[in-house]
Amino acid sequence: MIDEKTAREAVVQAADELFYAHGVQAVGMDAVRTAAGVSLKRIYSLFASKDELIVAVLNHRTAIWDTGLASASERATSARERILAIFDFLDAWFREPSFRGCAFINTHGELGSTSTAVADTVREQKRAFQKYVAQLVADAGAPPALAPQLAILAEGAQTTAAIAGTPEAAHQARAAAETLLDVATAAHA
Amino acid sequence: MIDEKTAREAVVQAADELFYAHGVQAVGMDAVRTAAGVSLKRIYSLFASKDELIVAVLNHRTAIWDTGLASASERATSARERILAIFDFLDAWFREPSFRGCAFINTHGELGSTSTAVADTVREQKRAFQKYVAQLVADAGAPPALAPQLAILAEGAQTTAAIAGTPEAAHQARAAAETLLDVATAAHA
DNA sequence: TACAGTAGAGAACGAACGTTCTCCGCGCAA
DNA sequence: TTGCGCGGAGAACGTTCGTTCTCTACTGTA
Repeated sequence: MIDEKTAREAVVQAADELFYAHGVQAVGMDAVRTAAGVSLKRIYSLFASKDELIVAVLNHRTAIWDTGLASASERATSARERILAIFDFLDAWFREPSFRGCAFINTHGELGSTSTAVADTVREQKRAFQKYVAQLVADAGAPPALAPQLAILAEGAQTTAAIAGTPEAAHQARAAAETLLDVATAAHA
Repeated sequence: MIDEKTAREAVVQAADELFYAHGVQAVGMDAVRTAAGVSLKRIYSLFASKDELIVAVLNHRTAIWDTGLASASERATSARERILAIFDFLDAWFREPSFRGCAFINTHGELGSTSTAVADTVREQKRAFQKYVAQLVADAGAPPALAPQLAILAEGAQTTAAIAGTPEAAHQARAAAETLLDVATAAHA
């Protein structure tokens, strides 16, 4: 038998792909079982319920998002570049054929009013992103009020790209971010 | 018996409130029946399926959105003011206790990958909003590239406010919109 | 009054879901 | 080898849902 950690990862990975592609409620536990190659009994020994699996999947997504963001800003040499790297990261993501919007936004829309655990996890992820942006804004020497504006641009780009099915929202948001950065740093200098 | 138009409106109205509050899939047709006071038989004579009802509800939301936007910009005397009125409209909306995000975004996240009818309706609504903004931007004498930036701000404010559960995203987005407008009209002048 | 047509209330049906249970086979201690 | 415990496969269970069907009551007409 495969060890607990490996089984857990296989289940979360399979559930993540299925939930993201089809929506959480559209995917049954049987489909997760088949895709993960882990028996239902085992799944329910690892997660008490589907709700718990959903939260585990969201946490997994958070880790992927964080590492993606970190690696996207690796080449950046300034805080300003690291901020704009967020939108380049979004652009690359939007171009992936599997892109279907932000999993957190989608899951919140689907279950946010039914499961407080889901709502809390999503809110925490967005809060962490806002904090990340706020730190970059501070590093760039811009006033703190700029941070939520940039975060809103990133959020809006994600939903716009998801619904339109096209990636151009990324560079549109990037251009807006550049303008806001220019004004904020010029005024603050 | 009440006439067809009244029955239709009662069903759509009741379904709209329930779908928006709890999510589409979480609401059964029985609940719609009870809330609307229209028998299941009648509902299914008005709408061939739940999917068709969902689309009717989305179209109903579109009408509400359009009139809300129109009345919000009534007092505005310039294109710039009409643009900013969008964000004042969002602010008022976010403060309503029943606010739970944009119904189109929520429904798209829930059913966009399962129902092409839903995906198409949502895409069309967003396209119409982009067109509305584009017209205002043209009226303001700003370059066309500003329009999608403003639309992205509006979208981002809606998801941010929905997830955070607080209304401040509206004025943050409004401030960003003002900055972008200032820059765009100054450069274009 | 008798009758035809229609609509409402909700029971019924078949499918699908989350979750649990049963059965079977395998690995290991003595 | 014999027994035992554990895990895999998936059947089974109870519920819920979308949709249809049945039964009853009522309306309007002669």
